[in-house]
Parts: sequence; C-alpha cells; structure tokens
Amino acid sequence: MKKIMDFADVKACPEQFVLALNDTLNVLTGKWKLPILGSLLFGIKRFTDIQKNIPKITPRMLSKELKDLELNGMVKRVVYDSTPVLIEYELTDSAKKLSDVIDSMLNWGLDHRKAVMVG
Amino acid sequence: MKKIMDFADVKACPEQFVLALNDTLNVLTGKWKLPILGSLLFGIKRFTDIQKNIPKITPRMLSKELKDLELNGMVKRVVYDSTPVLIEYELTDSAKKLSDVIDSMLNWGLDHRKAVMVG
DNA sequence: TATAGTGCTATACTAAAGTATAGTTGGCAA
DNA sequence: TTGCCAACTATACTTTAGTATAGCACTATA
Repeated sequence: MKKIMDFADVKACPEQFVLALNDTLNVLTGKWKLPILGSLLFGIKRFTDIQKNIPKITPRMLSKELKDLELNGMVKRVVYDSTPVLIEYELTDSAKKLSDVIDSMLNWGLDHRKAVMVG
Repeated sequence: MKKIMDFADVKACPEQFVLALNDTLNVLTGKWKLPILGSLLFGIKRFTDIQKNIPKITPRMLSKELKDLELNGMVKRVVYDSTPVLIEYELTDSAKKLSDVIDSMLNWGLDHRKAVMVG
C-alpha cells in the first residue's frame, strides 16, 4: 500500500502531526468511507442493512471498506454465534467523535462556497 | 472526472451539506495538496520554491495540482510581466481558514492514535 | 427438492491517480 | 554559441481505486 501523503520534506511539521493528519484523512477518503460511517451513525447495522442504505456499493467494496475501517479502529465487528450467524457493525467511540471534524469540514465548505460565489 | 463521494442515497443528509463536505475533502485529498498548501502557508512562493520545499514532487504534478487548487479558489496565481516573467502563488483567504479544519483533523488524529494504542 | 436469504469471496476488468523522463519557450550570462 | 534558469508541457508508463459479475457455505422456508 502506498502512502497517500508524504510530508517527509516539509520539515516544519513534526512527524507525529503528519501521522495524525494522515490517519484522519485515511479514514475519510475514498468513495465509500463517509457513506458507511454515515450509515453507522444511525446505529448498529448488519452487512445487508448498510447495503440497503448505500444501494450502489458492491459487496466487494463494502466488505473491503469495513475491514479497512475495522483495522483503523473505526468500526467494531461483532459476531453472534447463532443460527444463522449474525454479524453486526458499530462505530467505535473514536469514530463517533469524528463528527466534530466533519462539522468543521462542513462549515468550511459552506463558507468557501460563499466566498467562491462572490469571487 | 469521477466524483469521489456519492451520498445520493444517504437521504438524511441535505444536498448542500454533501456538496460542502465534498468540496472540503477535494481540496485536501491526494498525495500533494496538503504539502503544497503547507508550503504556501509560509508565504507567497514561486514554482521552483515550492519544488524545493517538496523535492519529490514532479513538475507535472505540481503544475496540475496548482491549477486544480486555483480552480477551486485555494490559490491565487499572479503573473509579473517582467523579464524574465515571474509567477507567484499565494493562498486565498478561504484557504488560510482551512487551518482550523486541519487543526481539528490533527487533534482527532492524535486522540485516535491514543485510543487505538490503548484499545 | 427447489428457492431464497445472509455475509461474504474470487476473478477479471476499467478508470483514476501518480511517476518517469524528456522537451519547450524565452531570455540572459560567459 | 553554449549552456543555464524559470516555468512549465508532452508522452508514455505504472500503481491504486473502484466496478462488474459470478459464486460459495450455510440455513430456513415453501
């Protein structure tokens, strides 16, 4: 996997900051991460529930992205050993706190649109 | 160009919010946008100055990204009709305000790292 | 026995993002 | 007149991201 960012040469920015920023961008970018996080914000969901919220996603991508989000501590995968086996996905506390970041992105985006309109 | 996000089916989120969030992500994602913005945060720069700050970027990518950032109202390109012709790049006011967003991303990233370490 | 639902995986593909390398235009300095 | 600097552009390429389509293992229901 290639790193999205490479700040190695922007000396003024300490490495831990680069890494932290990198982490944040990584859990937000790509076509499907925000929709998935958005779907899970409304509560615990199963694979097919998320698919219903995001009809255009393929099972391959949903599976891949959920794995990725799990690896990055954004999503908890809970397996119920019932018949049939049920699997639930839920956001971690950390992931829930992302909404503050999203708010600030949203507000900047709205302001920026206004600024660009006015020119 | 393909859209990065497609929230069309996450009904709860009004379109203007989707667009604004989309805009914010678009000016942040990709391998080089943050390094370039970071370089310009330290002041007005010329093409080769930015290249010196970010040695690994190719002129093709720098040119492409600067155009993109200009189109998105993040960067102003000023041409001095001197000999030789000088060209300067500087951040717009809107772009400077991005540092608040970046701060919030940074803080979330730092917290998240701690949370994941402990977890 | 056939069909359908759940939670996926496999294979093959296209499209977008990024890299490598060379070349251009124009002036200028040695 | 050779070579260099600035600010790029052109072409070809590789890598990563995302899509399309099919199928599997298991169980329940008709």
